[in-house]
Amino acid sequence: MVQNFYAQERPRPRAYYQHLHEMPRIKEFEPEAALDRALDLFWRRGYEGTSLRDLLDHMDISRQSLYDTFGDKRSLFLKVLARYEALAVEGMLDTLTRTGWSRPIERPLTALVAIRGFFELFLAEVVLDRDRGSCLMANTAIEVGHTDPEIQAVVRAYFGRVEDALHAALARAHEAGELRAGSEPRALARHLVNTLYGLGVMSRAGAGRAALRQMVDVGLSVLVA
Amino acid sequence: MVQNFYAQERPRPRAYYQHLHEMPRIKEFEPEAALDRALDLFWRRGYEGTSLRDLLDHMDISRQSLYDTFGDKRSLFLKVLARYEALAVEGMLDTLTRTGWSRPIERPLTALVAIRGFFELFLAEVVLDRDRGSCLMANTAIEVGHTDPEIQAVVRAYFGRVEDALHAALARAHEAGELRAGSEPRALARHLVNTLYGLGVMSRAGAGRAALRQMVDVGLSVLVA
DNA sequence: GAAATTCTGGACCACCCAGTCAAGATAGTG
DNA sequence: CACTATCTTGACTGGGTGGTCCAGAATTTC
Repeated sequence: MVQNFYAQERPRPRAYYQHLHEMPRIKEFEPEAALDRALDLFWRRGYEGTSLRDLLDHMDISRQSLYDTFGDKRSLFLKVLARYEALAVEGMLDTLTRTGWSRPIERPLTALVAIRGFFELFLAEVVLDRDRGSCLMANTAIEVGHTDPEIQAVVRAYFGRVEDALHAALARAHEAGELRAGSEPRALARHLVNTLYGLGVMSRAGAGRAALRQMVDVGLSVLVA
Repeated sequence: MVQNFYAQERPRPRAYYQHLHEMPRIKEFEPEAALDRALDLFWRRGYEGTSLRDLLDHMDISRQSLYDTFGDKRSLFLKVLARYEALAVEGMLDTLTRTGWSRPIERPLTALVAIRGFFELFLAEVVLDRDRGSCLMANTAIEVGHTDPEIQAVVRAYFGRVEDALHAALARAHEAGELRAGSEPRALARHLVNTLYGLGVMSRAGAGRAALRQMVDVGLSVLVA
């Protein structure tokens, strides 16, 4: 399941306002947890496909608390996107920049192995999940990317971040002479990003596990000779 | 512009019901033209993002006529998808199966050239169009693919058709020895489909022309040695 | 002319939408 | 205790949703 990818256990914060003179009742619900539940919903149903009703039911907070804590629907969505980025970075993207040694196996991790691992992770935790299937950012790009400039900028920045992480790994591979001769790391990174988020489209169109795996294999085959 | 890709001039049909005894007033509007205008709207705004109001305004027919001719919103959308497929096949996919000679230049068209031409066409007419950006079928896959099984089947069949067309071209190239040694035409076809519809995501996320072109270049580079 | 069928236009429906507001309970602080 | 801020609950708004229905005008064939 994907859940543990973004819904980690965290210590419940108490007494947010200890620096204030007078401080009454503290927040009873966990904003981050509520945000995660909103994320889950937006991820599956999209922005327009998720109604306030749905959100209140799944976040299990009152209408009041939602508006007090997160603002209106669009503000909530922007916070969800930020949270998604943070979780994706620490949960997946970090596997790309983590160079050196793989902890459980204790053997050197080449950049190419790290890249393949990244794709495997994305395949397992996002693409093959029945009611995710696709990256939230990719969904958002399709749904409102060309309509809402601010949201588009968020998505674009996220894709840029993924591209940069891939580029860094590819540059290391390039230095190590692991790439095919004449390769351009930046172009390769862009190609990998394209391949990555194409997978979401194919998955939601009903592509099978074998076909998706083939796409990854061929997509990655441009790296090596 | 993209318009001529799907909005061809057609002879106005007259007297649909000549086989009937009594036949009064015939349809005044052109169903196919109205369908094209609905297609345009769904393409840009998505299924949920397009309201009945929008449709009536853009199709320029009465509420009555819409329901009489196309049924409810979902039925209309299914007809739109069918129309899109027909137009895409005759407007783009045919360039893949059209083997032999290119008409204006009159020189032999290799399968690889045809494939590149297909990507160029898609890039120019869909991806680089400001308020299209992405294939309608890809948009639909993301928006309702995992929710509506019937629509998913339509999208899946369409992608299968594209994959088959690419596969046929690749098989020809394979026979002609144009592909890299050890290539698997079916796997390559799937990879190309993935690359193709990833472009829509990147475009709607705001990717620039140069980046998109690089993605195509690298994506196609797996074909040749 | 009569009959048949489509057209236009607007009224109407029940429901859902995002967002606001008020009332009162509750729980921390001093 | 008083004070303060958050909580929950529910009512409410104005407007939009997809969808139905009806009346009357228009148009074609018999």
